[in-house]
Amino acid sequence: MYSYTEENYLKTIYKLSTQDIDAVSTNAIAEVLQTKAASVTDMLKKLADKNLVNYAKYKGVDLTEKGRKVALDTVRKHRLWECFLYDKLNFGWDEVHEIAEQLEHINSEALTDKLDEFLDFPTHDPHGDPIPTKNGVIKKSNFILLCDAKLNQNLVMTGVADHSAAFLQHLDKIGLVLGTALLIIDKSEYDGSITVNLSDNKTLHFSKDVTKNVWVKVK
Amino acid sequence: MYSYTEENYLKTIYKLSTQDIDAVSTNAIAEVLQTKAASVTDMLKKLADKNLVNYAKYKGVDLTEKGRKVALDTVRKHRLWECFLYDKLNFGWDEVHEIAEQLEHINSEALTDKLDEFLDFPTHDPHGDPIPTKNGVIKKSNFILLCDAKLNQNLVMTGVADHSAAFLQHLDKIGLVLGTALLIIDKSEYDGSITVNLSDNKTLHFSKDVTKNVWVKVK
DNA sequence: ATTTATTTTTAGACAAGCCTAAAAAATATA
DNA sequence: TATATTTTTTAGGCTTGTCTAAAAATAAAT
Repeated sequence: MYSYTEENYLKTIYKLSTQDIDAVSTNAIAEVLQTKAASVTDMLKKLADKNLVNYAKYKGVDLTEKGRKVALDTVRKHRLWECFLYDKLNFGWDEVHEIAEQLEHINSEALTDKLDEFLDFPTHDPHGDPIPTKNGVIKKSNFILLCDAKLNQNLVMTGVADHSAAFLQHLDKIGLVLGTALLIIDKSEYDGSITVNLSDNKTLHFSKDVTKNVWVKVK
Repeated sequence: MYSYTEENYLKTIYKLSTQDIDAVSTNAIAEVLQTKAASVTDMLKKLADKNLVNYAKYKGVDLTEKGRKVALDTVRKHRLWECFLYDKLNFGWDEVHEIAEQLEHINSEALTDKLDEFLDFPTHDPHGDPIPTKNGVIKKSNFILLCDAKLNQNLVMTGVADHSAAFLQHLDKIGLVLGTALLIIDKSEYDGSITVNLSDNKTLHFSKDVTKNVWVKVK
């Protein structure tokens, strides 16, 4: 139905639109897709012709309802494949993203449905991100960033804001994974670092670079 | 490494080269890939430049060792994905080919290896076709076509020569699937049809259209 | 052996998606 | 408000893979 490239543009516009409040800029898309602004402009015109985005010159873009459906379906497939790779094939959470970037473009509704069933209808991917439903509904999570959590709160690690392999491997190393229970026992005013106690009473210390990229929920 | 299109050309040349004895013709490739002879000529030149095929104008092509490796790797991935779809996701053997046509182009050696392991290192796909090894070795089967089998031979159904959904659905209907044990009790001189007994002593009758597309082995 | 038919190749063109360089619009700064 | 900077768009061009129409080579048939 839509090309590999079109799906990637739509997915990128969707993701950027959840981060920034205002319309998505040409340069932001170019940055994410590692391409040039001129190429983005070309594609935005084509997507607008197909009624997938609302685009006005110099004003940025946002998705139409039709475009949003395509984007969310791509995100759905991406995250389901990540679950498959992680749960069934035993890939690490730092390895699944890249392969899922390819698998997300496989075009078969029956396949997506059967995969969903095979995985027992997962609600979140291995990074804690919610999986959109078949109808394009995505759960809005009320998680907070670890750096914004208050002292003495009982927390559970629920996700990451940075999906890079380097960051995920660092988390593996310091022992912070999905589901880890945390209690903040100190917050440094100086460098934004945080000290926590784990459930086994071990104490860990996280830099601001870590805490601003980790989602938690209050227990 | 190689494009979707290049892989499809190489796979097609490989398959045709196992059917015809002589070099593969431009038209034959065009026929399979549903494209025009002129397009095939263009691509053959490019593949020859990359040392993937031996190509001489008006003389047809065959694969180089390098091209054969790529083709067999694509076939390997195709058949492993068919196993996954059939064994794990419960697709019918008439449904798996089309989806595997897309999945075979996913480029990740780690994925192929882990999938192979997850499926417990299958040797044949759901149609009875052998799966090439990682090193590009494919088992040569000594199966015969049902139409060539002799009277009173004890046979086992081992594969199909026609992979179309229509044919496979027909086999489902008449109850002829991989592993079915057969004893030929009559061969018609007139129309080439064959009468067999099953292990439960039920008698079935197959037309030549069926028997020339079914592989069997002598028990 | 020559004509006819088929197959294959060349030539030139097109769409998708990308690029660079330059122009135009929007934004920031003085 | 005028100027400078940044962002975005236009213009023109490239590559991949495709096409049609015509030419060339091969194969078949008289």
